[in-house]
Amino acid sequence: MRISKMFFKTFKEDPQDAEIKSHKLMVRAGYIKKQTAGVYMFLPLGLRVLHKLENVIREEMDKSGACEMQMTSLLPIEAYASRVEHFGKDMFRLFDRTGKEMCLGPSHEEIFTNVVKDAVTSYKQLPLILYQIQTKFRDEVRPRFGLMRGKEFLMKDAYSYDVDQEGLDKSYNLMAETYKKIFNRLGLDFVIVNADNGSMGGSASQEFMVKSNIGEDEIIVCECGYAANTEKAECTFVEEKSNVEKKSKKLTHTPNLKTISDLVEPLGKKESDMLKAVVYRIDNKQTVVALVPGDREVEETKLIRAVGGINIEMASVEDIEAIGSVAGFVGAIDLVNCKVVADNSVKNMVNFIIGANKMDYHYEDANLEDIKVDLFADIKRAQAGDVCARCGRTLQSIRGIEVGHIFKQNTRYTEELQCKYLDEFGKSNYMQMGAYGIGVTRTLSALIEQNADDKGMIWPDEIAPYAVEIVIANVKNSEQVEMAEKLYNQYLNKGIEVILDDRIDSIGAKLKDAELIGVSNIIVVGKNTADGNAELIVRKTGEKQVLSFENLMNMSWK
RNA sequence: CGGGGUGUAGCGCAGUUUGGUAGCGCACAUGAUUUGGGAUCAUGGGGCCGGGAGUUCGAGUCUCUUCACCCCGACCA
Repeated sequence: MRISKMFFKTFKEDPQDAEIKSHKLMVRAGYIKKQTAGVYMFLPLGLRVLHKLENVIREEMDKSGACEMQMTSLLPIEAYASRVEHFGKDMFRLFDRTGKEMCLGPSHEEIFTNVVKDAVTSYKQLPLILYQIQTKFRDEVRPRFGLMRGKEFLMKDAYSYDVDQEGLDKSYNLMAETYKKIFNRLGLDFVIVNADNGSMGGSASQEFMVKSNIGEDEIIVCECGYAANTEKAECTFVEEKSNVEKKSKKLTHTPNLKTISDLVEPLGKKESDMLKAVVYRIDNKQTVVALVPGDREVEETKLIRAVGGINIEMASVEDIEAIGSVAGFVGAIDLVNCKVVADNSVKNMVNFIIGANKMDYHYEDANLEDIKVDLFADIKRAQAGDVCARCGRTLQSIRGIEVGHIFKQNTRYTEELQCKYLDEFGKSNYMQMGAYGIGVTRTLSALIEQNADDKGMIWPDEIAPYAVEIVIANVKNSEQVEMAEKLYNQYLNKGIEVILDDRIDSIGAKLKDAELIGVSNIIVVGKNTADGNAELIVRKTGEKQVLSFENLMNMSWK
């Protein structure tokens, strides 16, 4: 490819709407262009790199024995029968000309399962791992950071079908190993964390997190190897016998002091002396009051796991009134029509401050005996400094970009869709299913976040848009042009991925572009052409060396 | 959905306070001189100042309204 003939345009300045490195660089290098919020077009260089990334994933998936196919993006809404409500506004819904309701696929569990159901009837056809690399559509509440979180994005999703739990374990482990190979091959620094299953259902799940401080997820890690998403990270609980004498509660006037931090100064207490009460609505039918120490946060994912249900949201002012309380002064004394769930650590609290369920009043010196708790559970969010549940050391917190997620879903979908097989005794059973996703476009961003310098992108060799770029220092110098063309054609003939910068421009501008777009090697055909030499610059190291043309002609770039 | 911010040439920005014929840099076009790290000079093209409504003799600038985009939050009651 000659740059002079290519759709090629770079920018010196960062785009005004980009915040993070990968987003800025991809726009500056002419890889992508925004269509609208959360939706990006791929320009020639970006598409090239995307295809290469896809191929790495494809190769490893194929090696694992998984089988590639492709479902449709446009689907009838009934395909998601049981999850339409769950996806809610995240799903793009539309109507065809006859008024039939359709949607754009946000995930394909049901779709694959239906295909398998029709084709697979015997245990002899199992196990099976199927996958596709395909655009997903999710109407994200807040698309962000370029390709990091978009409304339209590329995903590799795979689904395994097994005869039993043991088979599922095997498939799951095979996919975990495959994912490790993929991310290692890409040279990414990542951790595997235990995660919440979220809405997907099932018994186990792990996330592949690329370490990055711009990551949207917080991960709790320990030296012992324990790593978990904060949504799931366990908090240890040790019951302590306090020798502080328990006082009896007293009503205190606290006008306009609605938050924990409001109360600290007037009452002369610490946040940890207060009992935080947060009111939630579960699936819009049950009201739950969550209690945690005042200096801690409620982890909603753990809460919903403790009480059951799917959808959790903050209660409205009216909901709070309905349980006999008032926003800002919620306590756990004398509540009606609700379930009170307290974090285990609340058991250790003595003489605490709690809302009085009455405008402008709190109780001081309240104790466990004063409140009615329906359930104690681990519902507070783990944080750095906590004690590791496994080894007792201090937990750390890091941030990560979720590039992969694997789930054991068991029969969550196969039962619903009646996806069964006949075993060797002629008995009908539900298949055991697993689901495995890699955010392809997000991985592209993650790669840049971890591999770039102030000049531009630096790719692993197999992802770089071109293995080698030949820069003609001065296109008016016929000797340089001649040598460069000769080298270029030689590489083309050898099947090397080469790009020729034959533009009428200064050497400086050309080198800046080459470095920005992240080609692996740059050959400058310039001054020393007369001596039969050219300069090679290795992008990754910045290392420069002068080589003879003869030498260069024989190179086989990978 | 709540809070904050920004919309002026392809890109990045000034101009808005105090209303008076729309500017700068980059990019682009032409010519000349350049050519080993984003060249120089000259000339030139390109704007419904996000859209609509209003105030005014006059609006990029003031008022109202709407749309788009970005950030924070979605939660500690």
